[in-house]
Amino acid sequence: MVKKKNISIKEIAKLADVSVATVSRVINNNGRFSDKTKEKVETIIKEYGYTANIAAKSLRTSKSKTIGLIVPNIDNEWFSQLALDIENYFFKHNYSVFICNTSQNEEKEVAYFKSLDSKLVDGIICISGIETIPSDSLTRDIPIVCIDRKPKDHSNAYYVESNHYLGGYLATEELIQQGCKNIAIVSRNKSLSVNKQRLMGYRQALKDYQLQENKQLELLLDIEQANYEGAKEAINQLIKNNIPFDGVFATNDWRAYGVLVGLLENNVKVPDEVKIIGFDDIFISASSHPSLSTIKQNIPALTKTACSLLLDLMNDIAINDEKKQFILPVEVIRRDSTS
Amino acid sequence: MVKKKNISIKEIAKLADVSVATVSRVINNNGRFSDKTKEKVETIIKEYGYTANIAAKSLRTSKSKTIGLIVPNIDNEWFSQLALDIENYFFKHNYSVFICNTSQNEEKEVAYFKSLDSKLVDGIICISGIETIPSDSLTRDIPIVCIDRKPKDHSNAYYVESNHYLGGYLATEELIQQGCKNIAIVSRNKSLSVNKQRLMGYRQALKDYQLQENKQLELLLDIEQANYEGAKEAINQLIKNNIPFDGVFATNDWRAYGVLVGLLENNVKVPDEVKIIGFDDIFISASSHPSLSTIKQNIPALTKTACSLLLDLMNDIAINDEKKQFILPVEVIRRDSTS
DNA sequence: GTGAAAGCGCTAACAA
DNA sequence: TTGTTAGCGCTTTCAC
Repeated sequence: MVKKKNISIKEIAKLADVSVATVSRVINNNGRFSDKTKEKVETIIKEYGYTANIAAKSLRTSKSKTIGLIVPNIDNEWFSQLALDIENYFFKHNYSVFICNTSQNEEKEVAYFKSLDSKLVDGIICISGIETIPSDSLTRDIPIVCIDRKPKDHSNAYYVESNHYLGGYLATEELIQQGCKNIAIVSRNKSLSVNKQRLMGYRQALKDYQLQENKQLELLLDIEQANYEGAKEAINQLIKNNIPFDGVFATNDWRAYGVLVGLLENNVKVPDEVKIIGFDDIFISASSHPSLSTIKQNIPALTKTACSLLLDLMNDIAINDEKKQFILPVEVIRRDSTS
Repeated sequence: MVKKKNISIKEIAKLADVSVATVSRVINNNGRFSDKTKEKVETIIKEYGYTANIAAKSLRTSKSKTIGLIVPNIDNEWFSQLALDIENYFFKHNYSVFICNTSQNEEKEVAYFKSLDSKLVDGIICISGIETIPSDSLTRDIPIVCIDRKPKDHSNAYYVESNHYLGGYLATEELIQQGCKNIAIVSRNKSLSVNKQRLMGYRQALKDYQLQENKQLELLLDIEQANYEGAKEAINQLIKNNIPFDGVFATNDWRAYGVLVGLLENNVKVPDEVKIIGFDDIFISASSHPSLSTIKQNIPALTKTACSLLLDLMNDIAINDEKKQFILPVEVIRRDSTS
């Protein structure tokens, strides 16, 4: 494969019979050049298919037009949808994004922060994960925006999330309004802020509607169990133990789906005998049979808020520093599993 | 947030009372320095938390320790699993990966190639998509490895894929062996090489088992329809039109799941009345109710082959140039939908 | 409106 | 074993 050697600004300058400074000004539209020069330079750039060497540019400006995206697992529809949306946003604004999978591993997260730092990323978006951001692994003062991850107080990171508390409340309320009296919750036990808040919402709804809290119905799973399989297993256990329940709030859709399949396998009718509601509104909730009611997080709003915030911060556009957190509304999606 | 300014090699040199060249040698372990010097330098590096400026390094070496990953849609479990695996592999080898979502958009793909080029990526992995790689958007001669995307003959890209033809054959054979006589195929009409091959395998199996080919049972959907919804719709149509069938080969698992739900909604019993088999073995196939038989592609083998190949190419390790393509075996996973 | 030149942080050729 | 230095491609200050 014969390649045209990558042409540099110097060569453009020679070809256009101007100085490199002028070429640079034209490219970056920094003014102080004549229309004639502009045209001459741009013609040659087009002709030779010149593209800037980003390494040189970064070195010079300490900016890279690149951001880092820290994500627990891209192989999870919820996260991959966010990632896709974020990537699209920044593509439009001429940024590239490094996607960094931490696999929930703190060491890997630290390693990534260091790597992103040395690659001169202009900003970082952190999705979910632990509260403590390893920002001391950073040597430069770049903005950080968190999604669904409430940073420790002393951190200067911004964050945006859905109203998980309200979501938990609304989910539970939906079950109550559909007639459920014994409502189980299937969630994760780790004090990840989002799950905690959803649990709080659940408890508050029970209280408000004068339903008895029952610790036996709080199925809080370990991290390795907090998935489809684990939820299915937990529901099986509940049935085996003869603990009566007529509604289940699963704090994400995969767990809700696990609950559904667990019930179907035990020949429990959904929604007639037991109603189910999930959280997130990922694809499986709409497509399962019967379909699953859920709490919809507004992904476009979530990513738009986070991305434009980061963009502003990177470009030093004044942000009201008082407002470091953004809580977005959620919405009940009623489907077959609660009808 | 007070940040320690990023320290440079020059300052390390001053602190260690050696030259920058020596520091560079120590860092890159290029020999020609004493143990004493090494220790002195490394102490200071650790003490000051020095990390190399990758932009400078890239500029100097024309290498970036970064690869590009071109993927149609990261928000698709199949692709995100591949992406995750690839990312993990390269993380271990100290490479970062730019994930580039083309959304099946050729213009975006070209834009990404240019961007990756100017970011000096050392190599590119392309997953799926059209045959023509826009390698003329590249100014440097970097290696390209394709997964599930057979590059045009004149390209010098390598490629690795599963044996899709065999997969189509085995899927159809499984249905035949389970007693199906009228086997429909639900696939995508575009001549994407993988779908085409799966279709060929299907036709060959019918022929080998002396079953009549029936064009009415070849449901080849447009790109926007070639998903869960479209497959469900297509099966509804088939039922409405009273075209008899007792087996369905869907060329991916989401379509298989669409077929399943479509049948359930029409009160058709699976697998008693109609058997189904999918392709890919993504999560939904194992977790649906009833679970779906499928053709499993070996993701670890696929990514391992592609990644180590790319790594070798990037490091100029001799590759047998005759062998530019790698075809990996697939496997039937029998579950409830064909039992 | 334009050009000369310094310098971002690093590697590597060459000299010692 | 170590140091000096040029230069990767770019932006930006300063002079004209």
